[in-house]
Amino acid sequence: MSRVTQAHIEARTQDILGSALEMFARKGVDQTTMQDIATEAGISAGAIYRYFPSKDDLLRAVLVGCAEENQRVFEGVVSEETSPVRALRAVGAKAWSSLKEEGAREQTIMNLEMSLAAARRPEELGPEQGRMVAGTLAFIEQVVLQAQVAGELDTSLNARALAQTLLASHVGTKVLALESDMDTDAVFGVIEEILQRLSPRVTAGREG
Amino acid sequence: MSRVTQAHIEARTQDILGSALEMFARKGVDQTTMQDIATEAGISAGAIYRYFPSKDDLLRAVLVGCAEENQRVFEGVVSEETSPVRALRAVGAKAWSSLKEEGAREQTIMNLEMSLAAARRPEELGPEQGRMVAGTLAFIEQVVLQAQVAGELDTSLNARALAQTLLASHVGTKVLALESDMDTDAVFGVIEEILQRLSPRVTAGREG
Amino acid sequence: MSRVTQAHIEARTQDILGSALEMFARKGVDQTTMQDIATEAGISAGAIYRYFPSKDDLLRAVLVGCAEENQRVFEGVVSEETSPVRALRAVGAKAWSSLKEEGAREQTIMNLEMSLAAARRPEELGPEQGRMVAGTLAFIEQVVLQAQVAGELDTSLNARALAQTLLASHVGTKVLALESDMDTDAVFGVIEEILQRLSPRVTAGREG
Amino acid sequence: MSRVTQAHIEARTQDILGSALEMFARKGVDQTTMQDIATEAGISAGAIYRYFPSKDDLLRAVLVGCAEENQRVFEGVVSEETSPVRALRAVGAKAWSSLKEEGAREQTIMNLEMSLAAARRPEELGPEQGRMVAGTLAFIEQVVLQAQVAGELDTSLNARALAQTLLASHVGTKVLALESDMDTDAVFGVIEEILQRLSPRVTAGREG
DNA sequence: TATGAATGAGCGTTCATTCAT
DNA sequence: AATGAATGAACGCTCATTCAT
Repeated sequence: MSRVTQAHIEARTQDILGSALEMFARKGVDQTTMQDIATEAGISAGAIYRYFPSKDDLLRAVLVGCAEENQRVFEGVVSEETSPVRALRAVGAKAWSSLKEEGAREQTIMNLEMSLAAARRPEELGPEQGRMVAGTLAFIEQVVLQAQVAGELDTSLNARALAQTLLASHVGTKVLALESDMDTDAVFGVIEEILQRLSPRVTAGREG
Repeated sequence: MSRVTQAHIEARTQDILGSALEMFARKGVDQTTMQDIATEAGISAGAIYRYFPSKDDLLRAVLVGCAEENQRVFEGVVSEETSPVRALRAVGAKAWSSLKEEGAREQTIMNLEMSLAAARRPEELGPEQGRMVAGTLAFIEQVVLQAQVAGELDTSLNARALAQTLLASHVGTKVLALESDMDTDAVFGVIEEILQRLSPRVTAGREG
Repeated sequence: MSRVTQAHIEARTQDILGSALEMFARKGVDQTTMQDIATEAGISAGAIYRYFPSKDDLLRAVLVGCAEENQRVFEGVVSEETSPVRALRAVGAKAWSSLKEEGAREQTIMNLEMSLAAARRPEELGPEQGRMVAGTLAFIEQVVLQAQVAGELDTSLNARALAQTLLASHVGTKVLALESDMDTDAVFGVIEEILQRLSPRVTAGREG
Repeated sequence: MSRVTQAHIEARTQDILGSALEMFARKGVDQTTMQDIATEAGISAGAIYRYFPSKDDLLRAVLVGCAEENQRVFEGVVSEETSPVRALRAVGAKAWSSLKEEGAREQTIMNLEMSLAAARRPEELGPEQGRMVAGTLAFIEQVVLQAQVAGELDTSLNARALAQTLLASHVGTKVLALESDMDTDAVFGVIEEILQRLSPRVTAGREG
């Protein structure tokens, strides 16, 4: 019984999380009722409380899930690549192509909801959110540094600042894509072009 | 009577708009009650309805105000500059320095709220929002094109895509600054460096 | 000043009463705001309070006015007639023809409002209303009695009950005319036929 | 569960309808709050919304219930009678005796409320109300016609107009009974006398 | 005297949460 | 473990009434 129940609980929890994400993204967190989520999940409103003690907790779980998903996008790519700069490009490629996947819109909306929630309740969500961003940033910075060490990226650049700029570009693209027909591939093309121009080779003539 | 009243009405309207912006940004649109706004403005909740027919209308007014403010940041700078690329930098400088001004946090939060609201109610807010973004984008693209014509920016670049990238960087910086201690100046430094490297001179030997 | 002001006050009072009647009948007492009445009267909402201490008092004044108007319809006709039964018919003719006059609908609605108000607040409006009905009833009964004394109406009839029946027919016609296309003249035709059949002549053969 | 719940729902619905009728009649529709109704029904105000989506819907349900009840009074009697004129009298007897039943006052008040509501919102309630009145009228007219065909009622009378007059008498009696001590039986006595005098036999010498 | 901005109490309605079943 | 009826605390909004001008 224990194992079956455990699996059941796990499955229900995921059902609810998925339904909540779906509804939160579709109608907005505040406009989504517990009944909405329950209906989407095919259960009763009261049943949700067996899995999450409150709507707020459910929201938090959804947000954290989104953030983790987000982070996975960046981290899951590097190990497969050989040179740092190729890794950097692969990360970018993955990040930008994820904008076109199914559910990207929902993910973006939830990311914004999380940003807003964190901005509003710094004590509760701020640290988590801050850690998440810092982690992603540190990760990109790491790759940038490796690229600089490998001589593939100009060492005069502030690695941290470049990482921030790259991440900002991505975040900004997500937000803008939400509200206008953006050719996100073209933006990534510019990013690639920039990365190329930031490599020592490109500016070889400048120093010599 | 008419003159006094008119001035009074104008002042109260601005009071309310300011209080609403303040509270919307602090607690979130949905979590902010009319009473919150009224208390912040030092009036009764019912009094707001003399100036705005509904919370929704008040929200719209605040959002439009923010968007216009946002747009002013980009457009008010160009005319003073001589060369296109200097104009582009001036725009960037203004845009990034505005992130450190008082009220920037509130502006950013409201921008995100507007993005979310527009994403969720495309019929109501979508067009307005889309037009706003498209306008800003077109404006930047214009400057980029002028810079290319003037030979100050590599003509091999897709002007539209570059404009999108630059705007995305700024939007992303705003969002990230919300949730982590970012050195936004450093990011702008990178942007400037990038712009330099995208100019024809760079590859031809800038120092020589 | 006194006379002018007095006339002014009188005029304003009538303005307000008329506007209130108009709006009460059009939108219903509860759905009519003081602002509605003020706008209709071409003054400010606050000004009404110079003439009536409260909405409730204004309502009462309107209701009493309607009831008096109503009573006048019945009483203003008799004196001109010679025989009692001719007077009775004249009263009826006047009463039924008043249903087709301009403003009849409003009058009817206000009568119903008054009936309801009286039914609900017997201490306040009940006595007034009861007195009004009783007065009208007594008046009709009086005419019926005179007709019986004059040998124009069968004396076996209960004068009071007949008066009640006649008044009830009129009141009922008013109410029904409100909600369906009624040929009120045809109804009055039936009433006249009935009165004829209630006269001794008609049943002459019955007693002999 | 299903069976218990279903019965429960039915019972609660009737509770609420009864409480609403009670309060609407006692205080007036607009002066009755959902809390009033809920308190009368012994539940919380919010609970009502499980059964009726809005106060307006609840009102409509009450009104329709009253109108149906009203209609039943007229239609449930005929089938038991043999001759048309006896049926007509039976209908009248039932109609007038219903004025003395418990709840008659509430029924009358709700009828008036419905008339007013229909007069004010013709698009919403007008058709329903009009149909109801027209139905009752047609029903009475039918019986009158049958009586005329059977030679029990003078054929020179306009059946429709007589039906309207009879219904008007009843409606008027209801209204007047609301606001003064009326001997409704005496009124019905007059109605019966009238019906007798409208029969062909009467003018031919009923006693002979 | 008249105005109309302001108040404040109250209404219809919603919904997160609880709990008897 | 699940249901869904019920609660009760808000919230957006209205409007009779007041009062400074």
